[in-house]
Amino acid sequence: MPKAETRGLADTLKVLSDPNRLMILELLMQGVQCNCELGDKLGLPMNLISHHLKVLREAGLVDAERDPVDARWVYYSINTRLLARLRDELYAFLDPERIVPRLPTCGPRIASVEALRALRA
Amino acid sequence: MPKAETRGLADTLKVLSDPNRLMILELLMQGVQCNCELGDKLGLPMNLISHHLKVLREAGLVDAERDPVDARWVYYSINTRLLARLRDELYAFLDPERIVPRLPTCGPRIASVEALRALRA
DNA sequence: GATATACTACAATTGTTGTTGAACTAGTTT
DNA sequence: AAACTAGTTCAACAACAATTGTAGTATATC
Repeated sequence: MPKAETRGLADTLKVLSDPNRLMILELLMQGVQCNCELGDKLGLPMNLISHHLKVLREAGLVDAERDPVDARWVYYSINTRLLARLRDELYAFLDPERIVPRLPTCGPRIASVEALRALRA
Repeated sequence: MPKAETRGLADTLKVLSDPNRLMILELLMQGVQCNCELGDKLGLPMNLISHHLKVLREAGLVDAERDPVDARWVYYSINTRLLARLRDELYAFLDPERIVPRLPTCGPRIASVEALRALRA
């Protein structure tokens, strides 16, 4: 896992690490789409919702689209591709099978371990 | 998805939303275990590693164990169960299949949608 | 007992972030 | 044109978090 990838993943996780934003995502998944109704359901002012939506949009997790009939309304939706990619990435990263039992390169028993290795070689 | 659950998940994600902590987790998965070597590999001072390890420990993601031979050394390891649980939780939450196409309860077309519903009923 | 080692804890600094309130756009209705 | 509606942006603030440096703890070695 390269260091650059780690940065990107951490940035995305930071976006998700807010309860209000998680709830917004949850509501968007359930089909709710406009700022006002998100605010109603969460009991939060519209400007705060707008702020969090902007963060989600800048992370690419959420898309915005204006209503063609009444352009005052904006409908938000989830970027399915990015969501799926993030899901896969996290699923791979958090895989418990990946864990290596123990790889001692440090500590008091190193000397004897090294001696064993030398013997075997 | 209840609001309390959202809080807990957000807290855990906040712990993960730091590149250094992600790298520490990655190294722990690869079998590295002591503070000093983590610091070496990441080019970070020991007290900073210690700080991040504490955050990871308080979140339950990482366990600590003293060396029985030389108790100055502490070996850190990943809490496999919690990791697996988090993985499952995220995998379920981020499922793109869950997304409902559109559920208009807001916007200019509501009136006509409601009329259609009334007609069908 | 004095020194060294591995690590932890505290204090201070800096930067970031969630929230709030007010002002501002852009579009619609009357 | 005036009033209204949906939403955004700006400024300010308090709370938090990452990093750094220093001091402290516990254990081991000489």
